[in-house]
Amino acid sequence: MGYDHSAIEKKWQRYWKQHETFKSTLDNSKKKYYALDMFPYPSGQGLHVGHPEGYTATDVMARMKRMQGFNVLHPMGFDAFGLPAEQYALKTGHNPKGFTNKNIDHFRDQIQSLGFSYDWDREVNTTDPKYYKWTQWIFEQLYKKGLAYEDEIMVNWAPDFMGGTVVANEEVEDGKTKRGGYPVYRKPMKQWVLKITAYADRLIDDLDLVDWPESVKEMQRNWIGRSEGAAVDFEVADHADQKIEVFTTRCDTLFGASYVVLAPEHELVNQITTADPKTAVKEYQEEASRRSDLERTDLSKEKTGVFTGAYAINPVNGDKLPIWISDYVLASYGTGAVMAVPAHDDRDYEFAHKFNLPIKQVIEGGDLEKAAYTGDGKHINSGFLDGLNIDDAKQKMVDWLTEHHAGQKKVNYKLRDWIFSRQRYWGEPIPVIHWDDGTTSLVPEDELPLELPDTDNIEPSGTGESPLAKIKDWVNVYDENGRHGLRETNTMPQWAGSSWYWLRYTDPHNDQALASKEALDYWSPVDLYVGGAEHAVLHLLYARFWHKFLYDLGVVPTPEPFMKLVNQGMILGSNHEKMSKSKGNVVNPDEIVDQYGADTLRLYEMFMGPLTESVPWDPKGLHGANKWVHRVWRLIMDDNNHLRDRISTINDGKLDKVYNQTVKKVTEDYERMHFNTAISQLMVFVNEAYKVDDLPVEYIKGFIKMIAPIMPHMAEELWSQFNESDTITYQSWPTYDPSKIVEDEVEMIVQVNGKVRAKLKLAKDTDKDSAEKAALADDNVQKFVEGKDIKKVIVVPNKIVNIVAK
RNA sequence: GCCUCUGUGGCGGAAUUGGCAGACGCGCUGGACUCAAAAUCCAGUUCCCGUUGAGGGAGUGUGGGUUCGACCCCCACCGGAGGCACCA
Repeated sequence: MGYDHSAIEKKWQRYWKQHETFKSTLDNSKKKYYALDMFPYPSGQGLHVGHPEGYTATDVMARMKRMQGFNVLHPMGFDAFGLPAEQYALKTGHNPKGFTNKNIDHFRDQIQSLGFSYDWDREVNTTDPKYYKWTQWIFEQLYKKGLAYEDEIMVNWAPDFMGGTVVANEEVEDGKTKRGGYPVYRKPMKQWVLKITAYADRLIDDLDLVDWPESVKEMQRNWIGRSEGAAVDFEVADHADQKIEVFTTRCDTLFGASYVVLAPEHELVNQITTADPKTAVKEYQEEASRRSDLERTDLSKEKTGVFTGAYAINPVNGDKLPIWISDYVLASYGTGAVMAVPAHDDRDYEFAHKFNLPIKQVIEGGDLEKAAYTGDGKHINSGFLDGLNIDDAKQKMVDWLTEHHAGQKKVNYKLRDWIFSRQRYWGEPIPVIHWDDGTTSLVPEDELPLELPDTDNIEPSGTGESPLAKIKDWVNVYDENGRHGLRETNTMPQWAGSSWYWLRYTDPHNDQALASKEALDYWSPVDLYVGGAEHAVLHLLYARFWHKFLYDLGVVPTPEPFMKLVNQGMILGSNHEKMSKSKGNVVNPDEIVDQYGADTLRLYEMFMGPLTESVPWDPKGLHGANKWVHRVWRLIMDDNNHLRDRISTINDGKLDKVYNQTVKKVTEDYERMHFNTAISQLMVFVNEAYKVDDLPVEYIKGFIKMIAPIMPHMAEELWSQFNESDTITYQSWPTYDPSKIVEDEVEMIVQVNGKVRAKLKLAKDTDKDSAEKAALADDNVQKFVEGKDIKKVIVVPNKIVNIVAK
């Protein structure tokens, strides 16, 4: 008889459910710990072996923290609005709701088969009207504060995607949609937009408050793209009423400006273009508007442009600079106009070369025959800036501009406002009504949620409107005075529901508020958030934005939602490639649970490598993990599945050291989330335990507690062998006796010229002189110092003696 | 092109503060058990020289540097992963 994983795992999963073992309740007398996973999108494919990696990591933390006396919040839910369901529904002609719920049930079953300690009473589902009521409520608060507005803006229009839809900047990659890879064009359209730019500075600055991977912080900083520079005003010759404002980070090079470039869409272009180039300008503008983002941002492409015939006046020296238009200047960044300094900017240099525009050097250095010089140096040909370096010259130029009312210091961001409307069915309706009299109002709060109407016809409208536009009795509304209006038919993007879900977990059934103040105050912030690196910008930026907004409203008590963020690595296929159906290297967790059990899968995923690294799947390694699971069982249980006789209160001291070391290392390693090394220490303990005759019951119980976070089912079963009636979940975490770890004798290495020549057993804390003497007395050491001068001896007590001899 | 991370045995990986490189696992080799196999238990396993042993030499992507001492710190280069990409 051995260990029967399927019977025992089912037994304890049933026990946990019946006893509500993982139910968490607010208790102000206890310290809380909030361990959160990025909730999944419940796809029809079901769970993938990548999911349990992060889930196991948070589960280990949650289980250890419970045993350490924390009140733990560890929830799970589903992010179930979104495109795949809509596409599948279109294909099959059904409403997405039904199979979304079926997928959720399947996902929940799979997740539960892995034995995670979630409090399932707190499950959330973004498509549940009781949930999205509060998503809509947050939107209404944003609207009231002027942070949600409608605007005719240049959007990313993907005509071939889902019958034509708009996607956010963040969903575009290389001029194509991230999903599906459909071409994206710039097109002006009326859209709902959230003013995330109002939070740009705080979104950058508050990154200093959180313990996140530096790479994610860096990505967010780059995405927000704060750049500090100056706005400079150029007057337009022969247009006394017009001026061009440019943004530059290099105002120190103003004396080197040799032309000005406007984006083709710049509003001044039509007004200042002279008669002669009018046709050419018009043609260029049209061409540019037809080009997709992909074509426009292709770096290898040669620069193009047209001279407008007009001139700008350089405010610092009165030079007349030709005004060009070119699509290398982006309308959407800064003011859509730049001053070109070809001598010290690569792009301007390339453009100037192509169109034979003057290149005026104003900083010493480089070789302008070959390339622009962008390094630091002494300014020349720059009037009052001559002799200064870049930093000082910038400062002086800003002062000069300010004094002469020709410009001032300015900060710009790459971040744009968040395009919040989607022309799709399967999303939260935006709770807005457009009245025939031209006014717009919110759906009153007491009428929320504004439910998504059921329909079988979710075909795209083809006009760029959402399928909801076709549901007439939903769209048409009348107020109490008989005034007619139309509902907003666009829906929210998938990011909406995931931008606040961690708050709902704290109080998921509240119908008076998104969560009670008491619950939010107690559980906030999330202590540990684990998920994939693919959400480094999108989800995490939007989530932080909404959280900060709710913080400003006084709803949440902390400026940041997630104190510690960890990105788990990817689990690759056995061939070291990303798992994918087409490569045939996908591993299905169900089969592994069947064959080996959940404990084995959890153990293997935690042991295969550092959590944050991508590691290939190895069936042999999985098998090895299973071997160890059984080895642990056999250490403690005999062939008849009874506790072994050698487990007793007798302690001959042989395991004292390794046990106490194990408690120390495992506790520290779990805390740092270095699960692979914690497990290796547990293996060391088992190896030692196999070698001794007596297994002290205290050590065995401590050991079972330490494996419980990783292998909870087996740990419960072993724990129950000690006539303990209770679950192991809330047993106290083992402690160690530091005096059992220190040794009275230490091994010191003796090196001669940096090479190990001997190892000495010496009493702990042997003084330097004695250690040196003992080292020099060693035969092998003598061989290497013989006939040489001993120049120097370095002694690091308890560690090393290094003899330098020539 | 720029930013971030990364490079250690046949493989996954360890080395907490600059102090024994290769813990632990996989694989492999040998032994015990067995009629035999599987499973299990024990031992060995970086490479090279040394029959064994004692011992010696080389070695953490490459080349240099700092140091008594470098996987670890510094400089340059090469390879891999991810992100950004005309943002003035």
